[in-house]
Amino acid sequence: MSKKNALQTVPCESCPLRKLDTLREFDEDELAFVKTFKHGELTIGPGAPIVMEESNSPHLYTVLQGLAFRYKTLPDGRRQILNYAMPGDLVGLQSSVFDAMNHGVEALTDMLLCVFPRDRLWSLYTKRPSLAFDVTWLAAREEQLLDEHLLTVGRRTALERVAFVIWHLYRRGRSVGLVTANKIVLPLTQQHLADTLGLSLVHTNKTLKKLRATGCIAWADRVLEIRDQDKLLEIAQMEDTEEARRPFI
Amino acid sequence: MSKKNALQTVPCESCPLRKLDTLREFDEDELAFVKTFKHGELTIGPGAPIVMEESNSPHLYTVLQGLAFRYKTLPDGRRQILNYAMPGDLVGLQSSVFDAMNHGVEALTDMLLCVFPRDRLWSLYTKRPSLAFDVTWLAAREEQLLDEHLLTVGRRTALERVAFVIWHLYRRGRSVGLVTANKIVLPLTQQHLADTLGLSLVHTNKTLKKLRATGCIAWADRVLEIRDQDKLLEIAQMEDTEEARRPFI
DNA sequence: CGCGATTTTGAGAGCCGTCAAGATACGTGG
DNA sequence: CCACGTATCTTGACGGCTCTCAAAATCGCG
Repeated sequence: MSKKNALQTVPCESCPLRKLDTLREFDEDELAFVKTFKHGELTIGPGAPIVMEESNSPHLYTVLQGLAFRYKTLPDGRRQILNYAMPGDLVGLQSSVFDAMNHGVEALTDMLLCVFPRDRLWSLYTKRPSLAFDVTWLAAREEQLLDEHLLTVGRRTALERVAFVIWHLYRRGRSVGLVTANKIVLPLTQQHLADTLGLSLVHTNKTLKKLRATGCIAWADRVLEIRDQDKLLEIAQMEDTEEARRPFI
Repeated sequence: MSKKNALQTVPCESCPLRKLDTLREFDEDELAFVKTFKHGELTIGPGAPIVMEESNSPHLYTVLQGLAFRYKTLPDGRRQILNYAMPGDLVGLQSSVFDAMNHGVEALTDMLLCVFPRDRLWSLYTKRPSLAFDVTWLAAREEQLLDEHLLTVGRRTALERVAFVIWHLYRRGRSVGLVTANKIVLPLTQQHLADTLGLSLVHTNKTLKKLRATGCIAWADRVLEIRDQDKLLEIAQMEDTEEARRPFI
């Protein structure tokens, strides 16, 4: 344990997340506690599993850098992507609260994760109720994102779905500083999009083409550009809502 | 407040939920706290809204009796049912953690709800960390259910979906004592099923007919009977997992 | 340059949605 | 007790959105 601490490259005081003004500040006590809570760091590359379906991870993570996705699969291999994890997001809470994961998480880019031991989550509840509340906040927000995603997959048309997921990723990326000049680097495959939206790869490709033809987006070489935000939102049947300031651990 | 307390018909000591052996016990301190946390009761009938989309409820509820559903709608009226609330489930956590709801909840039967004031949730975190942990547990479980639901709507076929939702409701009902002789009263309309599964009403009806034809279920007069559990599970592409013991507030 | 991964395009089938109408059930008022 | 209206369920016809199959084009990389 202490060895791992010695390997930490990013002390909590200079955690890159603290620079994001969408994330709330810690007070001194909270910062001190988080430092003792932090157990190490994990660096992994694209395609690497962070947690596996059906396995039982002893860790809880906060994303410091990079992008990952959460997914479930059926016995015959059909895959559904549930959500994406971006900087500031908590990964693996389910395994800390239950005993198993029931979903997998896989990295899309090089990632830097902050590692917490799950068996000390309880001490966070007894010693730092404000942070415990933040954990609940994060869980409730994940639930909210899933609600919206379920509405999309269940009730939106293919074109609306593609527009939705693009806007969703853009908006979340924007809130953590990943957007410059209406552009964001999205290392997603069309297969990922398809698995996110409950569509086939072929149909996703054709629908994406149609969306490009409207001129409201451009997407090539892993770079997504939003050219007409209002039109995109109209197609997706949604409204632009600025993200509230949010906590992180 | 004190007036409302006078109207309480069910003191916490004899809360009907405590009889369910799938729910965990309170210790004395927890019980004492919950008694002060409880603010009153709410009785409503079928079709009544418990919380409205886009509104901001000052309350948090625990279902004591009855069945409700959580949903979201698009501007043009398309509706997606997100989940069902059964005895022991917490309703309205999102509005306690954020400021708005973003989803509606509507009763399907006569319901009895235990009412908590949302502005006292914080005191639960500072005074009773074990209960705070339980709230997180419940939020994480809701997330788990949404994960499974999203996989279903995104990647299962119509027949698999119908089998899934039937099994899902049966299994959850079973864990709270609603099942007798493989039968459960389900006051759902086929429109509810359709909105749960992301299917049209007509196609849901035809798929349900096909499922009935396999002989593994019977459903008439709001009573669902499971006649061949193994076959149903096979059709739904899932496994029977017993629910773990769970907390409630 | 060659190979695997990804993207694109076309063709045809089929699952599922929409439209429409009839049947059944249920509650209400006469 | 019957008439009637509303909600729900059922069924058929038809269209189209989306899937699968298949192959070509493009890209990334050693």
